Amino acid sequence: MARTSFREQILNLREDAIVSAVNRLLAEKGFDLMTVDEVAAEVGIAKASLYKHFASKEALAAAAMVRLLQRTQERLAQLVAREDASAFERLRDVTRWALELQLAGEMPSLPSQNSSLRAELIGSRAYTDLLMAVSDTLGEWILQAQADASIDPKLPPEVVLYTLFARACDPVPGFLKAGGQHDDRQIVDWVQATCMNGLAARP
Amino acid sequence: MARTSFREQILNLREDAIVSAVNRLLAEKGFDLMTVDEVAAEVGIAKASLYKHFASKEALAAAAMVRLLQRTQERLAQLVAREDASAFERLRDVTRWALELQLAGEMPSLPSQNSSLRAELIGSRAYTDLLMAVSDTLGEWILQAQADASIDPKLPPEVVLYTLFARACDPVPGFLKAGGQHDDRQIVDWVQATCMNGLAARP
DNA sequence: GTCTATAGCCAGATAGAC
DNA sequence: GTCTATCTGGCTATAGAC
Repeated sequence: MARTSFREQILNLREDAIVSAVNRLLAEKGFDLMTVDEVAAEVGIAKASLYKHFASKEALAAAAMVRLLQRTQERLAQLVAREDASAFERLRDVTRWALELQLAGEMPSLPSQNSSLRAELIGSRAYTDLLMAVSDTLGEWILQAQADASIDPKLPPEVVLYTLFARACDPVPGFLKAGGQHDDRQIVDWVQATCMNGLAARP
Repeated sequence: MARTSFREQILNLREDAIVSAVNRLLAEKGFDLMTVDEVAAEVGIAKASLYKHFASKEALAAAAMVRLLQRTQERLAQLVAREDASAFERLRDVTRWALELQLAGEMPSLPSQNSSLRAELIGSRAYTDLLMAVSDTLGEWILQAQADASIDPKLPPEVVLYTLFARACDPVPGFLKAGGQHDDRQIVDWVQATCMNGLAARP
């Protein structure tokens, strides 16, 4: 593996700055309302330069999702390292992390209807591989939590998995934050509790 | 109040057809990806004729939301009439109705970020009045359900209200339906259960 | 009020100099 | 690779005949 030259490091830093801007704008306005001009302006470069790094607006979004999944995987690895925690506690903690990320304005959200975007994502090996890896880890935890009956064993694991993914981009935290009545900590507590209680087995 | 002439009835029917088309397209593609050309094509009239009935694309969406809220209010009235049902059961039933509507492809969903759309909705008395009326009714039921401890009394009522609204446009039913493994009835059962169990008081 | 045709605009993408 | 300037297509909205 060739060592990265100084010039390459500069480029990687720039691309990282681009992805950060995309990530923030996706969290703030969503894919459709985000414009490539805005991304270029936020990074401080010309729009044409953006297109030297990424082939399309969809590719920009895909890069942001890949980075999100990478960070998710890092988070999952941290939770695995804590061997005292149960599977249910790990699922609870990763849900909390996602909610905190969302309230901090760092959770990119994509419209599930846009077909050109779906095509770009599915065509990206980096994205699909990471998504499957994250889903596999979460899927194992779900099965373990159902085995010890901390999550309702009657729910299909995919229902649990989709529900956890959906809470990561749930509009409720944003609404509550917009109301201004509560602080982030309380909001996360409530949403996390209603989510996990809904999945837990009824006595 | 003047009686509606035959000509006016024809116009109302046409406007109803327009709103139906908008409703369906909003459910299918969302506001940003829906084009006015598509609406006109689906109704079978020219685009310019659409603009004789509604001043803008935002006004089209607002009309669809008003009709949704009207139907919601009718549904709430039906549930009030069943005096044997508890407040919790009414909330559960209206949630179920919303999920069924969504799976049938009849639940219009709007992006909460779009500012021109927000302005149009907030500027519409028909919309704001209906939204407040629906929220008031649901709010009363929530307080009753918390009084008899079928919903966790420690949750602020607004958290419960927002959560119920959010489930009406939850992506989970759509994902499960796209998987093709389960029928609509089962999907609704699971999502409804995870939602209501999450709000219920823990023993 | 309905149509055809088009204006006006905006955003994604590119050309070409440096 | 970065820039300025421009192209291109699609979409909202409207003009004007009937």
